[in-house]
Amino acid sequence: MELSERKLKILQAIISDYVRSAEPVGSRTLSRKFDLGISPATIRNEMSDLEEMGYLTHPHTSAGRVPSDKAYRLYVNSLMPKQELTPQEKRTIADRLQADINEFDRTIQHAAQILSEITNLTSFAMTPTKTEETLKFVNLLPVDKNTVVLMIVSDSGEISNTAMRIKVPYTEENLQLLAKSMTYTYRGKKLTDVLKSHIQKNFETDIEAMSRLADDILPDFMKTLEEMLNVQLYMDGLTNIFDLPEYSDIDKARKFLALLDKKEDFTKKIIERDDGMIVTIGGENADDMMNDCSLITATYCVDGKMVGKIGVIGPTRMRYGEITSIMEYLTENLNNTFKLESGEKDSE
Amino acid sequence: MELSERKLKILQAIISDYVRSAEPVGSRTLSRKFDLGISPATIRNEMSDLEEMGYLTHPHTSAGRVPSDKAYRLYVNSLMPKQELTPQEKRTIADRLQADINEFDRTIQHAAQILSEITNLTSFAMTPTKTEETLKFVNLLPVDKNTVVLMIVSDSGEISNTAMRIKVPYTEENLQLLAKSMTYTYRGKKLTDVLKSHIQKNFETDIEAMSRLADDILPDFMKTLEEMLNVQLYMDGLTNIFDLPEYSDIDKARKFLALLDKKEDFTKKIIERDDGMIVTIGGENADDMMNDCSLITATYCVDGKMVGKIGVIGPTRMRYGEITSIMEYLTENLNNTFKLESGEKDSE
DNA sequence: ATTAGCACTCATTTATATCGAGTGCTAACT
DNA sequence: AGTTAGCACTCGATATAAATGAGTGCTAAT
Repeated sequence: MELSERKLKILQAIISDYVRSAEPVGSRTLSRKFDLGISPATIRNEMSDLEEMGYLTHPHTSAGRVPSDKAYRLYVNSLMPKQELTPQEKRTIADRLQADINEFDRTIQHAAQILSEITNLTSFAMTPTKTEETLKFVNLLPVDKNTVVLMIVSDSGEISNTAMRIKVPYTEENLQLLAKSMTYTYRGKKLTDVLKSHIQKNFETDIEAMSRLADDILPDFMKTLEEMLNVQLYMDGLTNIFDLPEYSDIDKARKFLALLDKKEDFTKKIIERDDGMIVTIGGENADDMMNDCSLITATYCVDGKMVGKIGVIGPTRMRYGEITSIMEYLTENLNNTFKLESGEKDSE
Repeated sequence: MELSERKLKILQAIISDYVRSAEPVGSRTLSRKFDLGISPATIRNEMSDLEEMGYLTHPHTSAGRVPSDKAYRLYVNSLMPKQELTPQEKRTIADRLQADINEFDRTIQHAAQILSEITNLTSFAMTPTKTEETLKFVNLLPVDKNTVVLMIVSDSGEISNTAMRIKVPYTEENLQLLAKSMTYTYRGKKLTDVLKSHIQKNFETDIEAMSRLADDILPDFMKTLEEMLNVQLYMDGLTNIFDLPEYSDIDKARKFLALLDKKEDFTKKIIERDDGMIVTIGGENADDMMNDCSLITATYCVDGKMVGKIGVIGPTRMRYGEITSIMEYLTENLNNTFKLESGEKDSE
């Protein structure tokens, strides 16, 4: 069977109404609310066809129709109108992101906040994955007799450090030498590779004292690297779902929140997703737990490189057009913010 | 009216039963389950007295009795038995805290995790408040032509840093001089005071170039300080409340989660609480939102100084004895962990 | 091809009856 | 005096039944 123009129109109307009301929509209501120029009976026939084609489902015999995942997919792929943001939304985004220039994590966190506020859904934002980053230099700074600060800087300017207890006595000179030596060995290597190589001090160690110092420092070095590679996932609007009728069943709400409660697992799932604006609808999600959720993620860039993800999660019934538009605008803004930050800071 | 021995016994029995079952407890049930040696009728009389005295309430005429806040208060103050942890619990705590020595935030986060797992309640843990910390030194490290790393170290070894864009050209020498100068000015001062003093460069600036450098750096310096002073609040077991009958009403659950969703506000409330093990029950909480919650917080120490808080929040009906014991043990362990960390790391 | 008409379905709502755990009171018993 | 058995009464919870109404599918007329 073909998807006639009229069928498409009806389907779009159903989706539009259902997304708004969360109630199965019947032929009568449809003909009343939308000016389709055909009678409920005709609509019923078309609906019946659409159901057969898999675009609609029927909660039970005497209920209206509900769009299926397939319908939403069609909608997202071809029916969905591109929605312009309201000036107010634009302002909100721009203003609030501007506020915390130079505080990376904070900015990301706020992005999630904004997103959940505008969409009324649950949102999340991930700090950049640093798998592509390379080591720029290592520094070791004396603090006191048995404390040293280890500092690792990556090519993107990401810094991480730890204060370490040092067991062996050290001289400032040795420290500097060791730092230089480590920098020399690892400079330009990917952080992940350095970490993976599980190094047993494969940098020059001609001096005995330095060798012992290196032994002392290595575990902390690895740990610091590891920490540096960690991504943070910020969530916001967790309680927004309580406003959605699909989660008025407490058990549904619990399951939803449980899904997000296991942050590590969730983070992993987000990381694995492709770059760019990705929409996965209901059953399209591999995870069973998400089979009646839709997940939209987008990628933002720092200095032009694709790195972090931001997204929303909610019921399959969501305002795809609006949300993707918002996310597009938001990521654009993030990209700019993160370009500005390292670029023309003088404009301030 | 006096609280006779018998009344106490009955009250304790009621609390014990109610805490377990969440069902109003009646005289009949009580006499069956507890060997009080008196008939239901007598119990009824005593209950009636206890109600008059404010220790019990009555959801409705034909329901059993429920302990009031006052009853729990009495229980916590004098009736509550000290509960020994199971060896398994002890092992869990010790093991899981041991795992991440040297990763402060991680440890705190895990402490919250453990706490929620053992208590089946919602838990939280706050990183140390650094209001008492003093500045130890400031360092400025050249990265490239227009990037400099600013690093602030506090007396406790806490480090914070930012990579900054520098507008004016600088020499390594100037940087070092400036860092020394800043260190000299602020060393030993409390971080908060340095931040509050809202300094307009009140350290020596005889050299013109350095002065401009300082202007460039100060905003970031303040921001970094601010960031350093921030406390993090980690939460865990948010969804645990769904297992509690008091939150089977979706609206209650929503309110509870909304309370915790406003993290900043909640953090503020926690910070304000006194040190040590503090239990506030229902109406004792100033915040209306918490009027049917109990909140237990405890303080942990780093190097012997009271600094961070950890706690649980749940319905007033909670196993106070068990939970406070767990928290005592947990904070003890934290204290040790954080002493070890900077002390006898050689034992590894 | 479209539509009006009609019987049928079924979740939801409203009304009603029943149940049972619990109380409070009184009178009898130690 | 304090304790207990007995009993009427209360009231939320549960179960059952009837009424409602939005919606469907089918048929026959347009």
